[in-house]
Amino acid sequence: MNYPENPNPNFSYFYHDNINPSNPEIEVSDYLVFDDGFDQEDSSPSQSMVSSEKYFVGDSSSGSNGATSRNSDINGMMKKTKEDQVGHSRVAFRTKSELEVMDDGFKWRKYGKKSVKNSPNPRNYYKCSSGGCNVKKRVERDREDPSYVITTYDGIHNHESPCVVYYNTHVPLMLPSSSPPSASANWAFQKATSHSSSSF
DNA sequence: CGACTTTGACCCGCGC
DNA sequence: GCGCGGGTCAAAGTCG
Repeated sequence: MNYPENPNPNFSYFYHDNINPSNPEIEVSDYLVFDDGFDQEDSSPSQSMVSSEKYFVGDSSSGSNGATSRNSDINGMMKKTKEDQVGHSRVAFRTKSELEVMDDGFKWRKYGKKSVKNSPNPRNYYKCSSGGCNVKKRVERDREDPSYVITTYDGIHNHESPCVVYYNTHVPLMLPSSSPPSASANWAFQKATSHSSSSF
């Protein structure tokens, strides 16, 4: 399994369903943004749209934005932390996959596992193993549909993915600048190396 | 031997 | 203040 579930959390974009035809097993169903500064009421409705089941979870005032029971579940899951108060990016994906841990191009080191109250499935905690990079991710199965995996990225990588290069078909080189890609941009990715993505 | 996983303990925030 | 739940730490074990 070497399909990048989250191409680059730094930039809040994502793969659409079955973007990888060789991986019909994996499907991004939901995409969530937990960014304190994220303008969920933005006038560009297509922004970050990945499927009909998309939830934006911004600050605590975001109650009426098409929230569903699942949304509230995740809201409960995302309790405010000290880091939240400082403000940083957080992105969550709900991915249909048999596999809990998918290779997103970054190297992760597991540092914890915890059973959560409202879910029969344990939650796993990972840190980016690159030195100086404090990005964390949480992985847990959707308690309502165990065929889905909820992956939450917490923080921003301060380095490039070791094995994936991303580019925009409109912009030759994506720069980690303060200007995120536009919603209409056709993002794509390619393997930078022959990273043993194998046939899978 | 180094990198990684496992797992119990610990810490902290929150609600009662 | 206390208990609960979530998040993290760190020692021990495992693997290549």
